Amino acid sequence: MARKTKAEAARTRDRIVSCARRVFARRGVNMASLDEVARASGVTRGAVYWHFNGKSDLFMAVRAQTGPLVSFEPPREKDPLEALERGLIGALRRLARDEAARDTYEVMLWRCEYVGEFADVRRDLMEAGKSFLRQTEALYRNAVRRGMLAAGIDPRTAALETFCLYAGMLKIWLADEGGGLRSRIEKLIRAHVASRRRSRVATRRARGSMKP
Amino acid sequence: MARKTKAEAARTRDRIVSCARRVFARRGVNMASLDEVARASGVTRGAVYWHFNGKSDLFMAVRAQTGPLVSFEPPREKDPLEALERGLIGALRRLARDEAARDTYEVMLWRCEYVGEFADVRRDLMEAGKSFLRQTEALYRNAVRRGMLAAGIDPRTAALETFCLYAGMLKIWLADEGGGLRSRIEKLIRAHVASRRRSRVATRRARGSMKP
DNA sequence: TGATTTACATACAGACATGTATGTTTAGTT
DNA sequence: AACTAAACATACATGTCTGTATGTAAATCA
Repeated sequence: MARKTKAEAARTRDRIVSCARRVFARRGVNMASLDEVARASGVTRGAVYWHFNGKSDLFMAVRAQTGPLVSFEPPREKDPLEALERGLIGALRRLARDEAARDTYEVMLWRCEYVGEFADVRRDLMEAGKSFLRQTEALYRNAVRRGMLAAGIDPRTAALETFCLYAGMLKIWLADEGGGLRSRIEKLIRAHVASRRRSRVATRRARGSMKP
Repeated sequence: MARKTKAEAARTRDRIVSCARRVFARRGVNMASLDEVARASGVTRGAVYWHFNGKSDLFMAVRAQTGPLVSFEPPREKDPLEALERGLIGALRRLARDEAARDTYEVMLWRCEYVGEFADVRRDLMEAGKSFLRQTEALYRNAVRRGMLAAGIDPRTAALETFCLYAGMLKIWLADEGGGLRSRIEKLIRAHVASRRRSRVATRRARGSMKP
């Protein structure tokens, strides 16, 4: 077929990735054939194999096109707990608003059996998780330094709890299409973070004992 | 082939289910062929098709053979928060001990794209989740009645949080083979439940104000 | 004690999916 | 302007999986 301009070829590649995401989300990564992806993109398998080495390569491209969901503000935040809350809620809002992100996470959390070539992808996912974990822990430690974390909370354990909560939350949010849970999850996040915050009275008491 | 006795046939069926679980867990539900399952069970596909209608039917059997992970003690528990903690920790301990249960949940949480015939299975899973949610909420409400829940906690939201936490916890526990997180998750559960419990001093203060 | 199922094994046909090889224009390059 | 290689489409060979049809020997039954 006629050779396309570089820019057009790049657009073709992008289109394939976008369509692959939709196809993967609706039919499952393994069930989806590259022919389906190609048809959805308005090309043939030839184009797909030209741009990608195979299904797993295409899958990586899908992941790469959608950046990470959460992004916490710089660690030197004045109110790290609010930063945490904003990060988590931001992720949820993005899921609700951005269909592409929704499809990507649908694929990763519900439509992929991490097997064979995809086994490493799971390890990648867990690495991303560890990164989330480190950032969260940093936020909690920051909160400790500022005397904002409630008494008796170990930041390391708290971070792990937030991590698990986040992971489960995403899965449930995605699966609960029309089940009435989605609307409650944002409230849940606020409650979660609030429970970690040292209460006003406790703060006042602590200040009082620090500067008598 | 020679006809088997009824008891033997039942054992064959059981063996197929058990082997299917292992094969599904290692190769993924979609990637695994019924021939692999049959070979692993020491039979041919004929036997598999005799006992089951197909892969999805077999998958249901796998789920059914492994009962639910958590089982909370009767709702009239003296200390409902401890019941919650014991239930959650019990689930984790079972995962660690019982390889079959581990494989089953590995399959359901990581090795299955809930698509086509399996789309209903996801709905089933979410139904089971709602049941978990109801039970947890009942426990928290019980705790409220007994004055054991910390102040300012909404039992409904708290239950949803525990549910999400549990869901994420299982996924992460399973994926973190050798990553060092598993050993910390039990502590996490204790911290989670403890943070919901009204502190001793608060309890004493509340008692004091109740019976002056 | 036949007759009838049962509990499988074997055989077969059809449907796809994958990977690669090859063809065909045209955008870049020199 | 000629040449090269990009950006695909088309064609093909191969393997694998599924579902079903058929065979068969023993367990169960009347």
